[in-house]
Parts: sequence; C-alpha cells; structure tokens
Amino acid sequence: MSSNSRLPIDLLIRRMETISLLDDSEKAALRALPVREAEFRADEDIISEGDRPLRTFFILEGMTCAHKMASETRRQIVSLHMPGDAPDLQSLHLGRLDMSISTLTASRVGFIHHATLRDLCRQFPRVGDALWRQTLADASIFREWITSIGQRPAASRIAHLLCELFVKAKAIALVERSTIPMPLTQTELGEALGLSTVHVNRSLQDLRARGLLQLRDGALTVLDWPGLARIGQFTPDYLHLREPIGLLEDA
Amino acid sequence: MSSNSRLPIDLLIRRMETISLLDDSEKAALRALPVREAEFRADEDIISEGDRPLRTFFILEGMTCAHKMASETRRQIVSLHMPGDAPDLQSLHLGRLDMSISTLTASRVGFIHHATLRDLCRQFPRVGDALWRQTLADASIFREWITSIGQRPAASRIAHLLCELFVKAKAIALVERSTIPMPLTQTELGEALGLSTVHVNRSLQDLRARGLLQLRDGALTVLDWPGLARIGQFTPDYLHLREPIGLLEDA
DNA sequence: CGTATAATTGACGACGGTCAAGCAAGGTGG
DNA sequence: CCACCTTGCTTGACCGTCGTCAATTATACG
Repeated sequence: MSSNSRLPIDLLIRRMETISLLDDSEKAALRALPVREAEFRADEDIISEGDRPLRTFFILEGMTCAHKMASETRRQIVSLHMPGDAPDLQSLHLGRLDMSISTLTASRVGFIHHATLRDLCRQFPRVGDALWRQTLADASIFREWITSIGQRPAASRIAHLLCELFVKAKAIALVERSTIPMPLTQTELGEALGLSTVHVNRSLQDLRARGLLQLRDGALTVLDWPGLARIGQFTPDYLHLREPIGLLEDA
Repeated sequence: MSSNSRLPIDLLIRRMETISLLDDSEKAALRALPVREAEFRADEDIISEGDRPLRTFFILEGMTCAHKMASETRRQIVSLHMPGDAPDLQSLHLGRLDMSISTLTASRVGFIHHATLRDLCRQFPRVGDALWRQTLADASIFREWITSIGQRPAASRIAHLLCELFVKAKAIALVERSTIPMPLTQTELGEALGLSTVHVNRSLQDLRARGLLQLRDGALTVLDWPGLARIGQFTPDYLHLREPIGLLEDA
C-alpha cells in the first residue's frame, strides 16, 4: 500500500533522487519523519541571519530565496529555491545562520526537527550521505553563480540563471512543455545577478527580441533552448543531476 | 607519547578544530589514516574539471585555488586554499569534478583515499559530521563571495578578500604579527574578484595610499585592521570559526 | 476609482574594461 | 658579468557597459 506521492516529504525525496539513489528502506525511513507544515505569505522571512534554528525545512509550494545584505541598501540574493529544495540543510551542522531565507511568493514549507534528522542519519548513513551530497550540490551552484556574476555580461547572466531554473524545474517535473513558473520581479532578478533593475529590464528585452524566451505573468517560456543555453554558456553539469535530462531536443 | 604536530595530517586536524570539536579518539583515528604526500610546482593542476578522483587531499604547504572557465578566455577563481584546507572534500560524495584545482605557488599536499575516509566516517560519525561541517563552511564562503562580487565596488572587494585571507591564516596560526603570506599576482586577484588586472592595480594603490595595508614580495601586512575591515565591510561570522579570534585589537 | 507594485523608457554619468606601452626585478646563459 | 628574456607591476588614453535618477505607463487590488 504505497501511498505514493501523498506525503509532503515525498517532494523532498523526489528532489533527493534527482541527485542520489535511495533504496526502499531509506525512503520509508524518510517518510516516517514527522513533518510540521507551515504557510507563509509573499515577502516574509522564514528564518533570519543570526538565528540558531532547531529545525530544518523544505519547500512544498512557492518560491523562496536566501539573501545577505552587503550594506544598508544593497541586498544580494545568493540562491533560489523551488518545491523539494531544502534551503537550510546547513543548519543541521552549522549553528549560526549566515543569511536570511524569505519567501518570494506565498509558500508552504515542511519543518523537520534537527534531532530527528540527525538520528535518521545515524541509523541510515546513506541517507546522511545523500543529504550531505545535497548540500555539496548547492555549493556547486554557488560556485557557478560566482563565475557567472564575476565573468559574464548582463544578458548572459540572465540567460544562465533562467536556464538553471528551467532545468531544476524540469528535474522535479514541475515543467509543462517549455514553460515554468518564474515569479521573480525584475528587481529581484537584479539582486540575484548583481545588476540594476533598469539593466535587467533592457537585457531582458534584448533576449526577447532575439526570440529566445517569453517572460510574463510569473511564467517563463523558453522559445529557443539551444540559443538561450548558448548565450548563457549554460551546461548543466554543475547541478550534479543523476540523469542529464533530455532538454536540448524540446524547444 | 603524543608526537604532537609531527604528522602532516595534524594540519588538517588543526584546521578542522577551528570549526569543530574533536575528542582524542577521533583525532587518533584521523592520525591513523594513511596519507600519501606529493609535491607540485607553481601553476600546476592538481585535479581538473571532469575528473572523477578516488582520493581527496589537503594542503600542507603553499597556496592553491579552485577555478572555472566562463569562456575560452575568462577564468574565475572561486576559492583560495592555504595549509590545512581540503579543497576537494566534495569529491567524497560528488562523482564528477565541476572545477579545476591548481597550485598558485609550489605546494605540498597530502592525499587520502576516499574509501578509507568513508570508513572513518562510518566508524566515527562525529568525524563525518565535522567534515560535512567543513564543506558547509566552504559553502558559506561561496555565498559571501557572491555577495562581494555582486554588490561591492572594487576596493571594497579587494579589502574583503584580504581580510578573509588574513583571518583564515590567523586561525591556523600561520600569522606572524600582522603579516601573512599573500602570493597572488594582481592578475589572479582580479580573477578571484571579477576585476581586470589594471583595475586591481589602481584599487590597491588606493588602499595603500589610505595607509591600510602593505602588499609586496608575496606578503600582506595589515597596517590598519579596523580601517580595512570597514572598507571591505568585513565581518568574520560567515567563516563559522569556533573562536571569534581577537583581531580587532592588534593593528 | 485611487493606490501600490511592477515594467518601461530617457538622459546622463561613472566605474571599471581594454589596449598599449613602459618599467622593475629576477633568472639564465654565453 | 652583463645582455636578454620573462613575469609582474604600473601608467595613460579611451571607451563601453552598466548604474543612477526620474518620469511614465501598465496591471492588479481594495
């Protein structure tokens, strides 16, 4: 009687399986974890820099971001999260939070106590490894962002980020044809890419004019995947997905 | 008969202890690991993007960097490593390397087989946790680099990076007074910060002119720590060191 | 309807990049 | 011992990408 995809945590499991292999006993153990659900409105803090959380969480619905302040006025978004992601896994082993995590849209998240998750890692070391691997894949994305922000021009940065979100959405099968939810405002895109709102706007117009994409009403439609990937110099290796995902043929 | 600080791996242990607590049995287990030493000249690859290493390594002597190519001509350095650092811990759980790691100066490194390290993590789960924590602290540094490159002006970026290296060097007690080894060329600094060599040069002159630092012959001397930290908006929290380190009073 | 949020456009300027040349220092070999 | 070469640092001139400021136009919402 597999109540398949009924539990909230199945989303986390599916996301973990995009990177790691889990056997039935390991999945069962994960499904046995008590999860406390919570709702947040748009633009609310889930946890804040300096916090010492006793629980970790994963996204069930909506989109969230992690961000740091570089000064009173300048904010940098350092990562974006969609359903299945566990943005704060690090707090399992790092006491003090060095960033804030906030919702971008209204969101639902599932909380899991550190203590129970730690027990699980001891009982099922391979689950612990899979969670570790998850945080390592996150680190790999950070490195790619450094590279993108440090070296690529504006349009390329935007294209790269949109490619990344597209592949991630596709990997957890959120994708319907070549359209994914993309609720970021242009200001938020700028904060993620180290660009001003105005410049994001103009660069987006450029990408649109080239027939690469459509971006409106909180949704991104990729019209020319090879073209967008080329502009963004995007190769998905750094996401460390188990299956390369046949993307190149569907747009 | 503690042959204290005789073994190469003691450097790794000391570095781990800047972040985690290890008891005697755990340290003894680490010291029992077989380590194969190797020497590299300056500007040599230790491992390359795409490799699937069977060993991990830590730095014994010298300075190394991890880097990615954003195009044929543009390279981004995503991290810098000094003695005690294990730049490739991730390969323990991530198959394919998504970056290259090269020496900046002539270096000595210690290799440890993944298999033996994995066994150790099973036998001493708290050692595994400490290694995990080490990779999480690395990820935190990546986030700070994203923030720095994305939001801070040139002089501030440089100051921030130098502060980081200074604190890290101090944490493993490589420091003699307020001078640390800083063998990066201005070109390499630029590759780490997303700046051109010319602009690094001019910004450095600016920092020097303000009496904040001295940088020559492969050594950095901090002349005005509070001033440098202010320009770089540097706060060491993101390094997740156990002891905050009394830096603010000695320059 | 009026208000708030997001997208868009224009004008202007600055931070930082590119190109090119000159300089300093260290190592090598005849 | 000194030419010569390489590597890294420095400087000048010029220019372009991108940021800032400000105003206008959708679009949604109460």
